[in-house]
Amino acid sequence: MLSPASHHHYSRPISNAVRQLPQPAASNLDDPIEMMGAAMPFARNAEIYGENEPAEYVYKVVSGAVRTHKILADGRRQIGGFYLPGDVFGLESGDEHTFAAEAITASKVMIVKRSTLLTMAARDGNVARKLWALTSGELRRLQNHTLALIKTAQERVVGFLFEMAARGSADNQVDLPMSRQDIADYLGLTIETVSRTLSQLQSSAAIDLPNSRCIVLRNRAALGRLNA
Amino acid sequence: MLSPASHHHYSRPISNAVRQLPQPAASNLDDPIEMMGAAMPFARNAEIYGENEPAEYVYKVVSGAVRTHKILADGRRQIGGFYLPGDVFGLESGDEHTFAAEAITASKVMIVKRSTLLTMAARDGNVARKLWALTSGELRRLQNHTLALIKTAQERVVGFLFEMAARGSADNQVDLPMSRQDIADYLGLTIETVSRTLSQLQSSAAIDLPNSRCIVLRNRAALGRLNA
DNA sequence: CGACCATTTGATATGGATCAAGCGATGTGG
DNA sequence: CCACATCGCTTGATCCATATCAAATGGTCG
Repeated sequence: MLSPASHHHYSRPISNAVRQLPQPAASNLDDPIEMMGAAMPFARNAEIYGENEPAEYVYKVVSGAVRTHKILADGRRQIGGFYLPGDVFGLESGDEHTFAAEAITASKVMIVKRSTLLTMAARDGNVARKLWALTSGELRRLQNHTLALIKTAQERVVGFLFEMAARGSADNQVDLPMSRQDIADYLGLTIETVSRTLSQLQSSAAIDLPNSRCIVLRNRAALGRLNA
Repeated sequence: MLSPASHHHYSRPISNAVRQLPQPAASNLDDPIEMMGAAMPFARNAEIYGENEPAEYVYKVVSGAVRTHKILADGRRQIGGFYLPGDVFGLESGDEHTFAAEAITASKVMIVKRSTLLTMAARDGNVARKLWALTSGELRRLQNHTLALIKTAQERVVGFLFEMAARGSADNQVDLPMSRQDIADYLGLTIETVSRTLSQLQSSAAIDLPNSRCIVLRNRAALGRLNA
């Protein structure tokens, strides 16, 4: 947590996002972002936008998975959130992105100009409300994440599993697009602690680990008891 | 951080907020909350709203100071934020407050019905934008707080001092309305660690502690170096 | 003065970080 | 098709920052 400088280093994103928007695509009319968006593909680990970059666009995951992060001076990385298909990201705040965004796996992302949304919001109260609701949802998610960060390692990991299970399609099977390092940096733990905690949960029969990217919740009651 | 049950307990708030609004007060027309608000006094430690209570109102601090918090099953408390005169709180999200709010000191708070604001927002794009901006600001604050929680104790305390100094009127003097316990629960530390860290900063001449509720920043450069 | 409460300070314990190997998949070139 | 390098993950041994337990100090109010 405080080693001077010798941290694991994060390999630079493969490429900056090319900002030329392909053809607009229309689909779900009640969603301004899908309505106005242009789909764009990103390779694994490609940067979608950088930290402190002007927040010119708003994004919605179509397929794949995205993470946002911030890197501190000494190399520590905090992951702000994981975004799965259907999730909107990049509307954090005013002028600049406080976090950077990268594709975790090869992903398709809808991109809309923020200014377009603002114009639409000015004309249409529903759009304005939708944008506000999305921001509020993000705020609530972050409040829960903040709470998680004061808990024990076990509680954080179990909470993460529940969170992912709730978002996935299968009820008790969690397919993780992200690495252990991503999970660790999201939960404010080390990769070793995450791994150990999962092993421990497995040996106590609470979960099953068919492979490192797949986790089966075997005993939700037992997990719940560890969740505080 | 994980003791079974025997935590310091938080004395119940003195009283639930009486929800009868006194006369409306008008003052700053460009601010819908001040425009429509009704001022209401709260005693020290009085509850302004409870956790999971329907989010019927939005609040703005007129005088005094407010904290929001959530208490986990085992007694651990997380403080979500501190709000000083001029700050708006309680518009976290949709239907319910995720955190509770209490007056830290005797305080006056403007209260506006959320529904009133929503009606105004539907008619006036400026109000809608203002509400969104406030939510965004809160989101950004929370992002920074989340970042703080992965740092060392010293970094958290120094960050807190800078945050409070930036918000106060005096440049290098910080007058704290809140107790050490409040600070500890905000930073995810124990009261002892907060106290020790401050003592340490004092003995290294980075700060001065005329008394426990007042902190003078003596050497911002040195503090900045400890801030990561 | 004396009771009470918040804060500081001291001694010790521990959860998770760090340092250091192992291990199992995946892919590449011979 | 199989050595073998690579990479992500797991497991083990040790260390340290912060929690916990305990006591002393100081400020406030009757």
